Amino acid sequence: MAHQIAAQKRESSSPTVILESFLPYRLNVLASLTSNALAQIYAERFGLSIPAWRVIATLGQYEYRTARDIASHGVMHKSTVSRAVASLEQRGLIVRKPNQDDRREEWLELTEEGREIYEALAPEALAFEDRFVSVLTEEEQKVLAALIDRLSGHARLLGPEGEVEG
Amino acid sequence: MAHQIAAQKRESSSPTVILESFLPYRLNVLASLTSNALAQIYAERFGLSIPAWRVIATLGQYEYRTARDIASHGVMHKSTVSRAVASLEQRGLIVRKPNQDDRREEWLELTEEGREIYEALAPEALAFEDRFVSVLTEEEQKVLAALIDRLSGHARLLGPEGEVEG
DNA sequence: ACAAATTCGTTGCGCATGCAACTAAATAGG
DNA sequence: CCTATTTAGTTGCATGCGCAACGAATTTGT
Repeated sequence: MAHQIAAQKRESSSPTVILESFLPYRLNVLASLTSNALAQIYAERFGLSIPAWRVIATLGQYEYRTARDIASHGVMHKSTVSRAVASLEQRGLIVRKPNQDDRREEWLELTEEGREIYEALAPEALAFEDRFVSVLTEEEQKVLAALIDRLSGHARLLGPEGEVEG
Repeated sequence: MAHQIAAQKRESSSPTVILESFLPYRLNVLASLTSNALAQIYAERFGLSIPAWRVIATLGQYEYRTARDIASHGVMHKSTVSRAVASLEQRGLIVRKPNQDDRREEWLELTEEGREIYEALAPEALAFEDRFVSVLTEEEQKVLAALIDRLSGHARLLGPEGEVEG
């Protein structure tokens, strides 16, 4: 490392955002780190994008769900989900089943092949999570989960009005 | 709400990723929520993108830093930072100062105008953070910060080899 | 001292993303 | 009923992004 500059604080009177302790920044950095690492698994092995993986993961857990459910649950834009769904359908990994009670929406469901991919991916995702949280004790993991829960619930209320519901 | 489907668990033998407790997913959802909400502030008021805000925030805190420092610190791609820097320079919010000791890199610094924007933005960012963490007690905030610290440090090691250094 | 490898930063390119406008369907209000 | 509003999902468009290749400067190894 050629250079290594000391943390040069300012002498100003106006308030300073200390990035190292600024929560939105830190959360995004941590989320990026985990996303990037996890994305390697499902991108390199199955050519899945992040939205595509989320669709598959949701349907793997819930059997069927609508695009709207997936979008709001994962805080994704509906067009993002729409395109992921189209691509997964074309690859034969999911199918759409029109909802007769409300023909605007469609139930999404994994095909056999889609479920095979999910069942191959799920253990790897869980293993990754294990590695990832292995620096924390069981107790700390529970505490962290609870704190994230509280913050997420609160943040869904602060955000742009429309995009809520879980 | 027209429909509301019960959490329909599967009877399968293979492992299932429970998204509601899957940490990478939850972290990204929470990060998206905070990012989106915070982005409204600096996008609508000053036309800043997320990378641009990060450059300004870094230089607001550190006086000067290179593009590379900013990228690795915030886990951003170097091309993302390069373009944010170019745009901020064109808007007259930052200047580049060639480093005579290593003429590959350049020191970046806020202009007067850039600092004015920073000083307008910083209090709002801090106020947002306050609102955001107000569901947690002081003690819980400290615990959360410490847990994120540990995880981030650990995650930088798990990730793609190149992209580390803080 | 010199060739090979590494590093900082830029840029062309293809792709993904968000926005806004749109269609089709459902709901609300009078 | 019939119109106005809301909602699920799609798509054109412009912008932003990551990748990979590149130029210039520096470091390494011999």
